[in-house]
Amino acid sequence: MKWVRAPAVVGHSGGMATTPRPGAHHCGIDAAMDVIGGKWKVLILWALNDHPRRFGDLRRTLPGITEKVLTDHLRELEADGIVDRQAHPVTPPHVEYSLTPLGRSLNTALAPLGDWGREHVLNA
Amino acid sequence: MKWVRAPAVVGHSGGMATTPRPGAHHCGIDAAMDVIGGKWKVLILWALNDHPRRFGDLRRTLPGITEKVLTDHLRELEADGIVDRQAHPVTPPHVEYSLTPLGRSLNTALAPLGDWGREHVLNA
DNA sequence: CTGTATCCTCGGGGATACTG
DNA sequence: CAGTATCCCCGAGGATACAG
Repeated sequence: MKWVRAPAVVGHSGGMATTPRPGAHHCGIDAAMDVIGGKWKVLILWALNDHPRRFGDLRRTLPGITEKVLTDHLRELEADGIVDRQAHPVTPPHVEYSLTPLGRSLNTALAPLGDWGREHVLNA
Repeated sequence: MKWVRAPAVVGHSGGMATTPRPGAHHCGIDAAMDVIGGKWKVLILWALNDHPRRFGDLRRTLPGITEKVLTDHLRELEADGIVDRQAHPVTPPHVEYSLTPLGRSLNTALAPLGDWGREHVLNA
């Protein structure tokens, strides 16, 4: 989500000697939030959980998302090492997106949150 | 974060008979994301995890946040049943914010995500 | 089919000043 | 101390058209 955080120090503790990079994080959760903070990120993660999907497949799975936004989010997730992009140079183009091991571990870490939402927010 | 989602149906499954409310969610994760989607929400949750805090205390704990934004987020978290606001009618005013049981359960569900972020994003 | 290229909207968030 | 009240910016996200 490209939030550039102010020098928030919640968990305080020892200071990070050398600030990792501009827009540094300060605790695990907001670091993770930066990765999954896009409007459709978690939905993409979820959609990719069971098996790889092609671009058009994803678009159809996420009604309402535009090509531009889907591309943007996929590129960011790819840059973060969450999803893997496999392009087969044929005509018509054939591209498959899948979760990397890191992406799978993220999805696992997301599960409790999903359970929480299902139990406490949904089924009102 | 007040995103009004399009009719996304990732987890498919049976359809929600009666749509819960405008801006409905469709799986636990994005339902949860709606609750913690503010820029400072998870930081507030984190700050409140160990013990209640007063308004000014929170503001000092979250360097960079403004009164307006802190108030907005606290009001939203309160509306979502995540934080509890206890005002003591004295002068000067004394107000304490704390996590509700629901808030504590949310924080627990957030923990794995925090671990993930700490392990895979931080300490680059 | 899988994307680019443009342009634009909109509201979350920030800055600042003020009040009970 | 604990907030309101205003005004405003900016960029993520959307709409649309086009391309290899």
